[in-house]
Amino acid sequence: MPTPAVMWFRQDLRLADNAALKAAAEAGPLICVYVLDDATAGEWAWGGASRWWLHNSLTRLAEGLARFKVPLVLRRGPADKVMTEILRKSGATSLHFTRDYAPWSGVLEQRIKAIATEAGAGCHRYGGFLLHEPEAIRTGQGQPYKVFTPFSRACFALGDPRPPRPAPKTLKPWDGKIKSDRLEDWQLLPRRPDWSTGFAIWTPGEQGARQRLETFIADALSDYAEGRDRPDLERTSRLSPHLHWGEISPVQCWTAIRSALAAAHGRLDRQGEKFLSELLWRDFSYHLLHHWPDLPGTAFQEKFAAFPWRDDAKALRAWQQGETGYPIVDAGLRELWSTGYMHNRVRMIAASFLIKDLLIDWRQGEIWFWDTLLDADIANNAASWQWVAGSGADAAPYFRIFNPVLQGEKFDPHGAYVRKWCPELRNLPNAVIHRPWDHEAGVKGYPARIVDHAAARDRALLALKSLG
DNA sequence: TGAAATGTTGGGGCG
DNA sequence: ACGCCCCAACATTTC
Repeated sequence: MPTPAVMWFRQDLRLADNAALKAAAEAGPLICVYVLDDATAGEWAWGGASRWWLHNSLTRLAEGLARFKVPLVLRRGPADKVMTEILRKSGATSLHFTRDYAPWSGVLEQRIKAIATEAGAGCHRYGGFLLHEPEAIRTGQGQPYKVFTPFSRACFALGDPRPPRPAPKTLKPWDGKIKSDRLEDWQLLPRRPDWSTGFAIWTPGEQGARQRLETFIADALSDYAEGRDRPDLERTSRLSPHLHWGEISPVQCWTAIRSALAAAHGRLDRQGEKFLSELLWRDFSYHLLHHWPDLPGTAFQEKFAAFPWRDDAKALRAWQQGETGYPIVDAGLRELWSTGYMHNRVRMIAASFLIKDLLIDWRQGEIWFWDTLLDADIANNAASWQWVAGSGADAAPYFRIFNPVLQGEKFDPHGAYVRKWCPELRNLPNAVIHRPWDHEAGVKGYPARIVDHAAARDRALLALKSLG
């Protein structure tokens, strides 16, 4: 009886194009493990929405493995402790996993390697979560990039990544026994109240991810560069949660877009390149996080440490609940609460409003998104909030302040998005849908503005001036 | 992946 | 025909 190989699933909950799984399967009969490790993640333990997704994705993964009679072992606790026990009890001679880039992961992965070595098992770490490893992309001076445009140029210059690997045709289970938790006992799904009913629009899992990619390519890619900014249309890929959990790899996405472009020529090129560069934004966030692990909690630009943030629990609450009185902002936060998602353009508007109109610390928004977004992702979340705040490496200048009325009129021109999420405004004429306070007859049931944007803008610029 | 303020230009109404 | 004014449209600067 050959000794088993351990496949430690992490944010790579897929069978296809999974280098770690492929190697583990070739190394011996498989033990597949997922570890829910809240302790190591600390304050960045998975938020509520993420847990819902994780529950469903693990269910799908277990089904996929069950076709090969391979069980998915579920364990809760610090990953190093769990691995120590599993290696000892199984006598496995190799451990395989896909690396991740959370600030605590470097240390954790080192510790796991030491544990494996001590247990007499080989420890093998693979990429695949990103298109390019954060160490692999360097400026001419050998430094990490701080600005997206040259970063993406450097990535494009490397050409297309190697083609994705197909899913394994067979997997051989280990015939020993390892005890597993029951997924239900993890209580990842909300109950009393169940706020996840609006999540039914999503299909977690590898199949759902592949379907989403195909639908996106068929329906939205040809108009992506402009369509992606329209929250009233379904023109974004909505792949972010699938990518976050590794149900699909960025290489699979890149390759599929490339073949669609090759098949279509012409007009698609600019549109497709735009999507590829969005995939590179994801790489760029991880590049920043890897080289500046303080990114989630500390302003990249030091002078922002002295920024006079306001402590305003009432305003924060109004923002979270979508009760600010600004339709496009409220629609976004209500979409988030209901569906676990917010359109990217609206994320920028909503974030700008929290930071600049309310002068609330971007970390408050970061925490709220971490809990409520199905695609909550430590690198993208931190990098994007800092980008909007103007405190980031490659940030929008602080004085770039979104006007929620103009943004609404520009990107939701018929008010369809706002009407969907703020039904109180349903009967307003288009002319005032993004500025209901100008409606002569008034609006029943919709909150008054909690701040005046023009005054708030002046206040924000003044606050910036105080930084010097 | 801004918006507002300020500057410039040119067409048309009008005396 | 001409100069003057108004102002929309566009460009540039500033925050």
